[in-house]
Amino acid sequence: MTEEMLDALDRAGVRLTGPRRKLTALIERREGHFTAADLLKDAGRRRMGIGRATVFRLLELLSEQGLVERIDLPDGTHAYIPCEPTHHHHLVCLNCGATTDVDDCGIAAVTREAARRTGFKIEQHRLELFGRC
Amino acid sequence: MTEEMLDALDRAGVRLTGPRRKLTALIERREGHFTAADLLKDAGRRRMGIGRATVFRLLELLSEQGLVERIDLPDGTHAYIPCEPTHHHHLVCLNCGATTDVDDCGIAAVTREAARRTGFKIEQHRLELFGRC
DNA sequence: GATCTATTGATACTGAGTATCATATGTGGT
DNA sequence: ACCACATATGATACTCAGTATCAATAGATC
Repeated sequence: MTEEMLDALDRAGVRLTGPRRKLTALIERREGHFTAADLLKDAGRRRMGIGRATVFRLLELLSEQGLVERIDLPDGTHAYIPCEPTHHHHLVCLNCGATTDVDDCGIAAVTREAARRTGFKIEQHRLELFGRC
Repeated sequence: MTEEMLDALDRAGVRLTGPRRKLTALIERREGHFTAADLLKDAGRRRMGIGRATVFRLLELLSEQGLVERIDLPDGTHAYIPCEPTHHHHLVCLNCGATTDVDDCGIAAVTREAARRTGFKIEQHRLELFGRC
């Protein structure tokens, strides 16, 4: 029960409400990536009486704070990964769903090279790695 | 009117039907990325009488053939980019939607490094670059 | 041209995500 | 400890992307 997320929300100046406490606890108990539907099911199973909208609102909030990152799985579905709010990338296991953070690893050089070749000014990038752990 | 896509579909051994001819022509006339809804609207505006399902089916088919690639924009919506069926990455302009292909640029080294650090066997990766042209 | 299978469009459905709004609940000031 | 009030909530209803079904249609091959 680390409550890192809750602390971060507190620092962000939002209210620490009941639903937010319960949901962040559920997220921290999870392993690997999860979808909004997974979380909603978790909450439903425990009769938490948490509304659909609240789940989406919290995920958006966590995402803004960089506590969770939204990724696009190879099958096109959206999932979330709890993570540190520093820039990094994710390695997702296609078998078990486990995720690992990977920091820069030399991508800065890649984007610089791409910018040079194309003349674009690159502002964001997204790198997702998929494999087997 | 190059019909590259149509030729490729022919080579893939599927039927060259009316709807497929019309839709591939519409796609080739497009610039930058587009969504399924965009294409559907294009077809609707021209009274082509093409069904919703047909559009999604064609996009899936083109995607399997690597003639089109599905990307996830920063706002979470899915879009498609017509492209060559070789492995590469996309640079998307956040202003005008223009896209450019970028080949390897050294990502192989990045994935190799990530694999070494984590012990994962990396099978796929997705890199999307966003900026201004 | 006949035949046979792949493809189509209409329809209806599912599931993700969002808008609305009256009600409930944290929080900061007293 | 209480109050006041903005913030957050859940119910409901909605929109929009994508999919399943299936009878009708139309390519390809002979």
